[in-house]
Amino acid sequence: MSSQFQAPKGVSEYFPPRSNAFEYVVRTLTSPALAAGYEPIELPIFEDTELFTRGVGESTDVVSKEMYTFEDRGGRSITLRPEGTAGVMRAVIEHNLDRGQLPVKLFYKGPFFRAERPQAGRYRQFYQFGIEAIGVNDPQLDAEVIAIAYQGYKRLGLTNFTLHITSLGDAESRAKHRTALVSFIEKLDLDEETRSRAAKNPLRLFDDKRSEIQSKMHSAPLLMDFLNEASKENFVAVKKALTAVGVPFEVNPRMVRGLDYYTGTTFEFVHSGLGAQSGIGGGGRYDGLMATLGGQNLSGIGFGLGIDRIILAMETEGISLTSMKYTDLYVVALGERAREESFVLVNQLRNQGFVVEQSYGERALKGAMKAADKSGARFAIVIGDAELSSGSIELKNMATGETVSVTLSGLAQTLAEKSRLL
RNA sequence: GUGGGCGUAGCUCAGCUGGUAGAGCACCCGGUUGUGGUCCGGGAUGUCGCGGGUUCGAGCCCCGUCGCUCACCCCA
Repeated sequence: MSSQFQAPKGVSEYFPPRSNAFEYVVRTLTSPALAAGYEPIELPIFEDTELFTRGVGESTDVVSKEMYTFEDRGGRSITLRPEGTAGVMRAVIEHNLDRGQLPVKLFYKGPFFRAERPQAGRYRQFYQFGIEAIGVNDPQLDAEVIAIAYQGYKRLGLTNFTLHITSLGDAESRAKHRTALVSFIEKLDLDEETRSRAAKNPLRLFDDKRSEIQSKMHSAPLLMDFLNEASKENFVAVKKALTAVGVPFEVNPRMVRGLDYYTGTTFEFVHSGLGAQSGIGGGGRYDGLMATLGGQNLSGIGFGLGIDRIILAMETEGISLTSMKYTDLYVVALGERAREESFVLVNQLRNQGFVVEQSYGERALKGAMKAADKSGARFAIVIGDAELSSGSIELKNMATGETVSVTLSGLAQTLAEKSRLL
C-alpha cells in the first residue's frame, strides 16, 4: 500500500475503467468542431516563458504565481503551458497560417499546467479541449464557437449546466468603463490585498466570492452599460444567432475571465454539481492578442473546455462512464491444441474488425466464463477438443444466456449479423 | 501562500474510556469432468502513513513529520 513512488502532487490521472470516459469525452467534444470545419493542431507543451507573460498578461494570477517555469540547458526560460491560446497564436504567426483563407479554424487537446494548490476539480496538470477561429470578426463566428461547445456538452449527456455570456466591448467602451469603475473602487473601504488586486485589474472585484466584497460591488458600474453603439449591436447579433440555433444563455454582466487578452464576447459554462470549481469551460474573443505577439492585427475567438471537470460533472449527473468499453466476443479455449487453434481464430476475427478478447493459460472454465462476463463481451464461445473435431460451437449471448450452434467457419458471418440486429 | 478534515486489506470503511487487527465488496478455489450473473462453502491479503514519546501494554493518548482531501485567493 505504501508504494515507493507517488504521482506528483495535484495531477489528474486516468486508468481503467475511468480512462475509457476520458477518451470518449475528448472524441465527443471533437465531433462538433469537425462538423464545423476545424482542423487539428498539435503543439509543444512547453514554450518560451515570454510568450505567456506577454500574451496572457503579467497582471494575471496565472502568470504571476501559477506558472511552471524553469531554465533549460541553454539558459532559456521555459514554461509549461498554462493555457492554449497563446501557443496557437504563436504557431499561426510563426508558420504564416493566417496568410491564406480566413478564418483559420483549429482545435487542440492535451495537458496544461498551473502550480496551484489542488482541490476538487483543480489540478496542477489538467486537460483541455479547445478551438480557435482566427482572422474574422463576425458575430456568427462568436455564436458558432459557443454552439460547438454547447453541442459537445449535450452530446455527452450533460444537462445541469448554464452558459453565461457577456460583452467586454471594444477598446473605447472598456476605457470609459474602467475610468468609472476605478473611481468607484477608490471610494470603497478595502483591505490592502484586495486593493492591489483591483489595481491590476479592477474587473476582478466582480468575481470575488467574499460576501462583503460582493455587497460593496453591488452598485458598481457595469461594463455592459458603457458599451458604445457598435459594441452593443455586435452583442445583440451574437445573442440573436445563439437563440436562432437553440443555444440557451444567461447574460451575466458581472462575469470576469482570468486572462487579460479577452475583448468583446466572452462566455463561461458553469455546472451546478461541482463544488467550488464549477467552470467546465469558457472563452471569448481576443482582438489584440495576435498583434501583441508580433503578428498581424487579426481578431480571434476560441474556448477551452476542462476535460477533468467535464468527467466530474458527468459523474455527478449519473451518466454511466464505465460501460464505454465494448467487446463483441470472448473466447475461452480448453486444452493445449484448442488454445493454439483459438489463438489463430481470435486474431482472424480481430483483423476482420471485431473486438475480441480471450482467456489465457489453463483456467477453470468457471473462472474463464466469469472473466468473459466481466469483460462486458456480448457473446462468448468455448473451444475444446469436442468443438475442434465437430467444427461446431455454441455461441452464447451473455445478456440472455441463450446459445446457438454455429460452425467455426461461419462464426464471423453470424457475429456480423447479430451485431447488426443490436 | 492561508485555513479545516482525513491517513487501518486491492476498494469502501468499522474498531468502545488504551488490552492479542475486523466487515462488506473485489480476487482465487470448490459445490456443478465443459458454460458467467444469484446462492452456499473454503482461501490469500495488512510495516494500522512515517518517526519519536507516555504506558506493563498504543490503531486508539501526546509531539513531530509526510501524504491526501476540501475551502479561500484564482481558475479549466
